[in-house]
Amino acid sequence: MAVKVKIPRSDAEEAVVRLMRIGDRLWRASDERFAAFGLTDNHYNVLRILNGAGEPLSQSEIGRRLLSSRANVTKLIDLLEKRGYVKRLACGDRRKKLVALTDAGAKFLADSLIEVQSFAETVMRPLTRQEQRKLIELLGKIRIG
Amino acid sequence: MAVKVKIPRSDAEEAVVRLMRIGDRLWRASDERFAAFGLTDNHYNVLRILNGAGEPLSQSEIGRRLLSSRANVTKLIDLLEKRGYVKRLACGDRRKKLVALTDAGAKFLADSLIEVQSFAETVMRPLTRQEQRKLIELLGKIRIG
DNA sequence: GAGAAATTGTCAACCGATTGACAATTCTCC
DNA sequence: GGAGAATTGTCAATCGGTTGACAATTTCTC
Repeated sequence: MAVKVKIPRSDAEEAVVRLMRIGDRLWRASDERFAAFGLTDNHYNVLRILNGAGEPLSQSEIGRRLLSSRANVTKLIDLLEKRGYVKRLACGDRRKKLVALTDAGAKFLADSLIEVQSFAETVMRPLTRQEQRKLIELLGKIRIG
Repeated sequence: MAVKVKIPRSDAEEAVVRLMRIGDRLWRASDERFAAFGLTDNHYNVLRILNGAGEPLSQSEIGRRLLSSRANVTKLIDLLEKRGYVKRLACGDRRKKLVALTDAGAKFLADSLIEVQSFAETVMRPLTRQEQRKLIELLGKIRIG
């Protein structure tokens, strides 16, 4: 065994490590839940983005909001369209295809809403509401890109 | 466009969404930095785990601490061994292969230490030290599995 | 002790996502 | 207007990781 390297861990590093670990676990847990529907967390997020926007969005725009590549958005939309949750619309700019939420997509979103929220509630139960707000405030100050 | 679904976002959900987004960005940024060495963030984490343990660990044990599958650990160690950062040792239990940090691995760890810490410092700069400690405390209360 | 159950490392197959190339289309600016 | 740059969606290739099966070994249980 080599000589052990002395690594003093600063508060900043400790916080970053914890953020990465918790984020990783949340993604895994979330994906696990959506696997029951044959979907990914990101499929759900696409529906959520479309619903939040309140209007059809181009695939590129979805990719930007999702922090995902255009190529990946193509595949995400392919599946969502096959499920009938979404449809591609032609528009003025013939390069673009606007993606619109369908009634079935909105229904799926509404149906899964309770489960998604109960997951968040469970995760955050160890924190008081005040602590949750403090956490949101602190996370809001962090900028990475 | 379908009727928009009204989605009230609770504090808990807002916190979970932010944790996932920030965690995702941190992993991406971290991987980007290690790509310069032809490594993954997880390769680095293996070295870090071995250094922290202060003794050789079996691949299964590394997998447990890394939250990663045994199959993946095999591949991570394959590369680290080829780089000379790590070596596999026989031990009493002939199923196991103990993985030990080499001098080269310890040197790499020491060399990359400053860069890794400066990354964390940069990310956490918007927070005061007190806020950083508060964040660590709050994150410490969250349990997912 | 012997047979069953569990553990360990590895491999092939697969999965979600990214990169880079491509054609189609639109924008820019002279 | 028209030439070159930029944008958009798609596809093939690749990458990091997981799952499931496997043989070798060890541990448990009777």
